Amino acid sequence: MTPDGPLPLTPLSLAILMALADGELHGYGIMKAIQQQSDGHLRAGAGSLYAALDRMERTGWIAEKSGIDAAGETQRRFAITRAGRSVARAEAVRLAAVLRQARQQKLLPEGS
Amino acid sequence: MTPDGPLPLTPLSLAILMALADGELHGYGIMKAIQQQSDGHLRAGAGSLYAALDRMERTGWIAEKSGIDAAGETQRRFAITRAGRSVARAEAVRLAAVLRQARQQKLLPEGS
DNA sequence: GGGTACTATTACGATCATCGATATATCCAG
DNA sequence: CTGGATATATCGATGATCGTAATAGTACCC
Repeated sequence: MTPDGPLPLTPLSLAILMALADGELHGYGIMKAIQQQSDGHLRAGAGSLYAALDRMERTGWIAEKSGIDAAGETQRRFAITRAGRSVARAEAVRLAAVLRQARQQKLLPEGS
Repeated sequence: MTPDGPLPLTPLSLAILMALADGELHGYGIMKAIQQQSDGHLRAGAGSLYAALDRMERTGWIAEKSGIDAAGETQRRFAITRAGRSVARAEAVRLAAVLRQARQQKLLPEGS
């Protein structure tokens, strides 16, 4: 779409940011959170998820809190950053505008 | 994301369907409509747009009303189909759910 | 009647994002 | 000890978009 800054976010990126909005999680936890948040409609495969996490960390939307947890740590905890919260907010605002328009066009069943 | 049917739609696909929701348009008109609908924030390049149109026609979300308009017709008019309206609606419903959650997480400034 | 801007479409290579599958390791239940 | 859940990593293939360039008609100005 050639966006306004980084928008629109991919659905996966947004889902990850929203999963992290309530607190840190590890990759697998994010996977589960995404499934639950969407009532099992969406699920991200491991491939997509970890790829997205790496990308988003490089971009600075999330930060890895690699807990130096004792021994053989197979735990990578991720947290949302200020920048991450900020793009998530921007995307939410954008989506709200899209939905307003959808309502005008009667693409939404009463309510919602 | 491994979707529920064809959802989530890509932002571009949804934008196209919404541009067509009010009536037929040709490719260029869709391009313009997308720019206007987003206050100039989004714009789709010719490449992305016509590629998406071809894809969506194959999928049955839009139909080409190739007007047998007189002579050298460089006009391809597109219309949304029932199926197209239906996925657009489904996507709008999905987005509404995402937004509800975003509101709970206080990712949206008051209102909207 | 030449220039230039807008309308309209097509084609192409590059890059990005996701998919789907496979692999590895641990831990716990039955 | 087998199977399922937790947890991560890696790979090739496909899909979608980007950016750019090429083409062509129309329209208006000077």
